[in-house]
Amino acid sequence: MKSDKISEAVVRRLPVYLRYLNELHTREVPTVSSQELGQKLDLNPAQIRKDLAYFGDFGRKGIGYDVSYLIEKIRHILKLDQQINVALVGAGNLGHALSNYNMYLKETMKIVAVFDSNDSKVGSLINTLVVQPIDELGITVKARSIRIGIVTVPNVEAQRVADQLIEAGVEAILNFAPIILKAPPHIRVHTADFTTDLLSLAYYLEDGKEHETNE
Amino acid sequence: MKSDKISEAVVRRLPVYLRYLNELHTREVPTVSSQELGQKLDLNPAQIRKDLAYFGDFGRKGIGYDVSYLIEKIRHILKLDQQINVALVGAGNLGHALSNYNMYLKETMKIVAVFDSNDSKVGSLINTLVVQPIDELGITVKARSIRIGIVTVPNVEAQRVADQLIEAGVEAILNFAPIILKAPPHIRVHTADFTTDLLSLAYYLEDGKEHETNE
DNA sequence: TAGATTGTTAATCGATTAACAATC
DNA sequence: TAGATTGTTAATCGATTAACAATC
Repeated sequence: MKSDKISEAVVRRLPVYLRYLNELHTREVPTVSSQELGQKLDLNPAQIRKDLAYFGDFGRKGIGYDVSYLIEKIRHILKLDQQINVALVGAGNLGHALSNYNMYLKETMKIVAVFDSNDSKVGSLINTLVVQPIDELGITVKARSIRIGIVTVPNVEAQRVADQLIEAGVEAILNFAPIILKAPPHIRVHTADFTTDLLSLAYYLEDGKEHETNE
Repeated sequence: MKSDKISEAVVRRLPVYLRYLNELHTREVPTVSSQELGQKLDLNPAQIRKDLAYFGDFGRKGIGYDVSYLIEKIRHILKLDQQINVALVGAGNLGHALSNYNMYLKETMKIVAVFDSNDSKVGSLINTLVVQPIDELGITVKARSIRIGIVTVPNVEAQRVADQLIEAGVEAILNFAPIILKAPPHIRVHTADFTTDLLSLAYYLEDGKEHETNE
């Protein structure tokens, strides 16, 4: 099987595969089966095989998947075989934390500019990058071919910043503000909303056993 | 409709509803329809009605939902009508960023202790909290009835920290390390993995139009 | 009353899993 | 060859959406 439109669920699993494959590669494991992957990643082996088969025949019957080859393939599918420049807007603690993940992403996806609307932050250093004022966003995005914007500003500024990023020409946005951003359909927006993760966790806490569901 | 086992997808939407309802409440809007909610939150109105109906009859036909009443109900469902104490393990930039979200959560879910394995961080202040050494984790979790642990330590430490949290008695973990944590089934683990969000975003970038899916 | 909107059932859609022939 | 494991089809499962009677 190839082509068809690939579902979002499938695409979101690819980085998970890639991550573990990189680990196997470091450990110099040459080959891995869908069963092994599934066990390690808490996924059904059939699902893994199906996911990968959307993009090509990457495995060998009776053997499994060649780790290096599959890494190469997934990196290609995710377009991580080219450098992708990223802008970070919001130089607070969260922005700081994210900029440290550059290493992890092995330089193919790279934060190349940081912006903040707060004058007191402008000019300071985040890793090796000088924080720029937000009105330089448009020029910089174009000059540096920035394709993805990460939004780590307070809620009230998030939509405005997103609009500016889109106006400047980014193709995708990773939004950390816990609000629903409005964007035109050709712009891909992912929301990394840990308040949702945290609050929904509370639902699963044990309590005086029965809690009323209605009255 | 009530009871049945509620799916994870439903539970994860509740905080999203709650967030917008709080906004409406601040704006003193008395009432809201599923249609209006759906439009604002990019969800199907029928889905919203169905989600809420799992827990009780919260709406009024012809009118919609009373904002204050629905807030109260959702807070109850999510157990946010009681204080839930949280421990943060990892006092880096990400931990710092998260501790600032206390305000947002309106104090019902509260980080009451911060731990770090790095001696140079122990004793320093994060907001109003003194960073404690990790070997005080067990005692503190019990003493302060901490029920949720947030893990913001490097990958290599994450599983060990999670084990310590579980051993200490937390019921749920929010994991920020991009690895799959192993935990017993009665422990709820949510992974807030923004590397997955970010890398999967790359898939949706435009490029020289057709990119090969196989060769 | 007429208009609006819920709660709920039925229909649809999509994603996951099982099963197995093909084949390394 | 025998054992392992893929790629893929068919079966299952679950979640979303449409439709509408009930009713405010």
